[in-house]
Amino acid sequence: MVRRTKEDAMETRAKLLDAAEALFSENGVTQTSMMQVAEKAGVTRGAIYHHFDNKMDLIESLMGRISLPIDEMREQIAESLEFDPLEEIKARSKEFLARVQNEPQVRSIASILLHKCEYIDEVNPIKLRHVSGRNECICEVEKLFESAIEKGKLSPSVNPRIAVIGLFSLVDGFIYNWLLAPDYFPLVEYGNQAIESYINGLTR
Amino acid sequence: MVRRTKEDAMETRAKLLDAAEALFSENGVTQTSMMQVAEKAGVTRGAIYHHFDNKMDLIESLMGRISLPIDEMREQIAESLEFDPLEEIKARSKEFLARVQNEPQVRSIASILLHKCEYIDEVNPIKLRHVSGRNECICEVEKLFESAIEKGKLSPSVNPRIAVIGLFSLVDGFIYNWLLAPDYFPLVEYGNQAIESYINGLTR
DNA sequence: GAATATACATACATAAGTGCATGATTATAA
DNA sequence: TTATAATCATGCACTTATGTATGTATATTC
Repeated sequence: MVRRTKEDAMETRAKLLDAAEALFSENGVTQTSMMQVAEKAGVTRGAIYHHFDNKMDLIESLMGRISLPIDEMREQIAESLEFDPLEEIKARSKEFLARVQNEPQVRSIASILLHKCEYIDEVNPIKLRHVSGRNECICEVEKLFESAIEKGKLSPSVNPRIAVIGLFSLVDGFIYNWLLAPDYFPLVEYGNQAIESYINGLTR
Repeated sequence: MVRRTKEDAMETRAKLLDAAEALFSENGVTQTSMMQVAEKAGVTRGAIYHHFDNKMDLIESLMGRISLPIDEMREQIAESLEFDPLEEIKARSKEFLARVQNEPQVRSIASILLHKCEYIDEVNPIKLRHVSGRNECICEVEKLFESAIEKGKLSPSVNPRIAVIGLFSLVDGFIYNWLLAPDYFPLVEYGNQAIESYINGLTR
């Protein structure tokens, strides 16, 4: 029960992260104690404080596990610039919705971010990560919109910045409301359709 | 300092609600103790437990103070059915954004709902109120969309339900993202434009 | 004007959570 | 093989929050 193999250690670390992810997304961050996380992972609190500094560090590690969609996008966006940027934007947005709906881990983290943690002061690492990630992502997609305008796919009268923020808000809002009551409407079906409407509305 | 007038009592009650509203929206619900609320209101914890059962009751009273936009809408929607429903929908959505931006109390409560409280289990009164309010509101606006279709303002091919949920998600998403970093973009200006785009996209 | 209820302060009892210090045991390196 | 370091358990000290019980002085009622 002590000084296990290095692989064993990584396994307990993973188990701790799994336990935290499940408990945080179900009961909320502040409503979940380190004790509960340890119990769910089948260890004691000592193990947690060995692997993580504190609860905040645990959360940060949690978020770090999933590949940020931003990082994935970065490369593909470059290619898409000479392809059809507008279709690329739609495809990316829809893919994001699909990931939230289909990948449990992504859904859990989205749930934690949107509903199960309190965004306090500016120095909250969770909030910082969220905001900075969002802003980066916005800048990337803004380029796509600009490219669409250059290619004549979009009227020059549309403000790319407003277009992106609207799109992001639409997607965020869909995920937010869907997570609030997942049985109320189908995320991907409704979301995809709304994205189409929104993009269509930009072009005229 | 004891057994003050009935009006005095209502005043301390109001002060407690003000203090709670400010602290909750700034520091989060769980991060705020009853002690802090009492101190900010200039009384002791005893006063709180005299006026409210517990923290949850305090929050519920807080939410009850603002007039639900749904209730306001209810009447006006009836009239609007024979007017221009689509314009009515836009106007209502924009008014909501404006209220969040301009009325501090509405903004505070929106901030608490969207960012400063954890939505735990199904019996959480806050979540229940939020969800049921949203669903009612969705049904009302759905009627407006149906009316718009009947009047030929909207193609019969659009699904009213999807249209509403999309609109609500867009508005919620805007408020969500704006509250996350209010300096990043102007809520009303960008929001209004995005609403126009979205509704435009529905019509074709 | 006596009786009572109200509005709050004060104090306490309890619980729970955090972080750390220390202990135990074994993998790993020398 | 010995020394070291890693992995985790255990126990403690400290803090903080909650709810309630009780006290007290005044408003209100009759």
